[in-house]
Amino acid sequence: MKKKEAQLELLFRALADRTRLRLLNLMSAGEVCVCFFVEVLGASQPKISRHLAYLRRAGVVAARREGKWMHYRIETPEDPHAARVFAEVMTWLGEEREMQKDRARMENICCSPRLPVRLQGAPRPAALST
Amino acid sequence: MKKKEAQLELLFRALADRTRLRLLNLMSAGEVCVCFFVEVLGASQPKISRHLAYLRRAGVVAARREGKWMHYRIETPEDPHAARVFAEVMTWLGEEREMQKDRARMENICCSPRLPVRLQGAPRPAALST
DNA sequence: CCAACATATCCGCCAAAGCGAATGTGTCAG
DNA sequence: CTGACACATTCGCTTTGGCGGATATGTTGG
Repeated sequence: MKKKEAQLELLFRALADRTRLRLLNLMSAGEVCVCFFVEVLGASQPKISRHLAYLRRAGVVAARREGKWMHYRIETPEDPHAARVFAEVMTWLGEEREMQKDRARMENICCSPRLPVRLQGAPRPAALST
Repeated sequence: MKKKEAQLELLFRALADRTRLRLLNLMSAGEVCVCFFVEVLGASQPKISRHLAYLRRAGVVAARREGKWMHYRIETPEDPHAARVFAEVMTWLGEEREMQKDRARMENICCSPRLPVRLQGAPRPAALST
């Protein structure tokens, strides 16, 4: 099984993009619906989807369907070394200014009494269902 | 200072290439002269130089000139989080089969009584001056 | 200064990957 | 079955980055 070495590079390539790091950051507290990524990051839906697919291929996120909605969540790599590196990265993200802002923005959007028009009926992130 | 976020991606991009990971691995025991990289990895000299330049731009290696020869060594990132991630990566490399083979090959080349023709007079890695 | 050597950089080519716009797929309401 | 909605994928286009081959730079010995 030679996948280990390829997996190593795959992981780093997955982490070598700001948008993908922001997506991972938003998932740090639990699974999130695609529509919230689009809203919070202010990016186009195809762009978000493409980056999520990239993360899925790299094996760091998993997807779950719930009716029309897709939820994405972080999936810790199986390889112990990959898992440790990944954990360090997530800790790092947790303390980055810009990342904190993103999480705050998601909270503001999800926890407001009324969701934005675009998100009516969307399933809020479970971790923020305060 | 907004460099922190850019530095994060820069680091991962630097790590997202097998040749660069192999170079870092060979430097794990101490500084190494460029000519040994060329010999051990069996790659062209310009290729090695380009990847070393890439690593230098990413701030994970430093160079020192000694006459005609250039020595490269690992430089731990200043940012504490980057440093922790980087340390995990180096540990990871230490246990990869292919990386162990590379290090063994470098030892064989450097510690043999007579250096290969190509490397006559080259300064052996200090860490291997057994 | 010049030739030899070690290394760095440049050039042209090709594959990977990012983007917006358009289109395809899956699910639900009616 | 059909339209509406959420999401995924495809299509050109542009940028980035890897490569080999050629060339430039820096250093030493003569």
